[in-house]
Amino acid sequence: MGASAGSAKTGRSAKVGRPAKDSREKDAREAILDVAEERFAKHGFHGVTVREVASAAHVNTALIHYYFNSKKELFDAVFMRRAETINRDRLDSMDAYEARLGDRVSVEGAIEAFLHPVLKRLHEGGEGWRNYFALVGLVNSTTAWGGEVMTRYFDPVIHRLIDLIARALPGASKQDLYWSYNFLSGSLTLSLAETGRIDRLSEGVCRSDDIPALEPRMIAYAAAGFRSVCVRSA
Amino acid sequence: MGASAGSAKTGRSAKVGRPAKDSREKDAREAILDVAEERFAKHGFHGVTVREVASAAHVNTALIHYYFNSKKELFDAVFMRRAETINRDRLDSMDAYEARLGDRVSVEGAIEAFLHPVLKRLHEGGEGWRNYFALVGLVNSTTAWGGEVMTRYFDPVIHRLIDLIARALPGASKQDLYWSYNFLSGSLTLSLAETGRIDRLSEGVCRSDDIPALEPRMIAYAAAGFRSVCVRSA
DNA sequence: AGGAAATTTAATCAGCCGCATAATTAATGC
DNA sequence: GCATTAATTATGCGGCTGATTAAATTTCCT
Repeated sequence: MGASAGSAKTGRSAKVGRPAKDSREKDAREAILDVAEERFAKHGFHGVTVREVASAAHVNTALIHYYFNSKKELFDAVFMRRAETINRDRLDSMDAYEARLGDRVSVEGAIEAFLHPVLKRLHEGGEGWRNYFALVGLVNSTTAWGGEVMTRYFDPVIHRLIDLIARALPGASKQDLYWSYNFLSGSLTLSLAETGRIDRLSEGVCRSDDIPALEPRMIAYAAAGFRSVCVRSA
Repeated sequence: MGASAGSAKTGRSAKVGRPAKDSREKDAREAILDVAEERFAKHGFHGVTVREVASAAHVNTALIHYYFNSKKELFDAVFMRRAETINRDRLDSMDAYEARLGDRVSVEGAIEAFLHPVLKRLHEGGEGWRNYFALVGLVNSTTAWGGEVMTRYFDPVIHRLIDLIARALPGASKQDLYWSYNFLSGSLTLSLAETGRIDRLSEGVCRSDDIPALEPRMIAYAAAGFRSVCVRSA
């Protein structure tokens, strides 16, 4: 018994086995990650099946387990793939800003240095980055394990921002700074998710994918917010 | 054949059948909604099984379908149960504020009237309300169908807020107002989710369930943000 | 009292889930 | 050139999922 399929001794069978090197357009692994990224972002971890991912990526389900061992590890791989890139972007951006301004850093400048790398990728990075950020937004507001994952990956970048702002707002209390960051984080998260909510709410006056409209407003809004919260206690 | 279980002709069996109207502590239906609310908020729609809900509510799975027809309709019932209460709370709050201030409304006052009913329930409403708001936060940043659901239920309240703020900031453009609201919405959503993120990030300096610390800061932050975004164009 | 309606359970179904194993084919190293 | 390794598919297993059905028990209405 077993799986001895009475298959192709007759020359050309279905495309089983390792593919010819030049016959492949991309990497199957990358295709899996791309599809998984899109689906996880749209429906969450539990809303996606590995069969669905496999089918959309035109591979067999077993290949997913071959590369990633389990569904959970596939998810982690998706989350990690772009995390380092964007983290380095942001740290570099803030380093450059500080090097340029010395201790004449401003709240606006710090927030812009923090936000711009993300918004730039969101605007110009193509569908992959858009899906990735939607996923980050989803994870960030997921009670169960969302908080931990975000902490592990993004805390260093955030502390860098808070240090910068603290220098621009001497005397600000830690509590005020962290609460303010939390509000900024929520605004950013919702914008990254691009749920189309603002489109409907505004009946077309605003479009959630209009990054050039979003960016200056978010910077102005957050900077004013930080100042208002952090200054009255100083 | 069928299910002819050789059961209790011996007098007192398990508590099967229609319960005495006054003998019930609560309603089985309510128990189901409470459990479902908690689970959906924590794990999302797809992360919960009806068996799990039934078991935690100490009822049979079929009872859930008896009351709610399907898992999806159970979810909708959970979402609807408190929506009307909180909507009326907020509309009343804003009406009262406007009646009191006439056209001397302020941005801070409008935002406080909008936020306070929610934060009060979050603070004093018990576990049920806490779970409910976490669910709202989750739905709000869920790309797939989150936006639509939110639109249907919460748009009237939001338009009421925007009208109030527009009166406090004459000359503000619709676009600026809607973008600003979006930022406020993100801040609120993340705070409602109470993921514990800020607790870890601040290493205990802030606690996500510390509503008395959150409320004045969120009002100050949002009001300053609105003003900053909406004024420079006027 | 006695039938109608409401509430609850046990049992079951068809289908999908994540995952594992073995087979198959191409590339690579000695 | 032959053995090893890498990449891929076919097949299938055990378990769980949402939903259904028929029956059992209880209360309500007249």
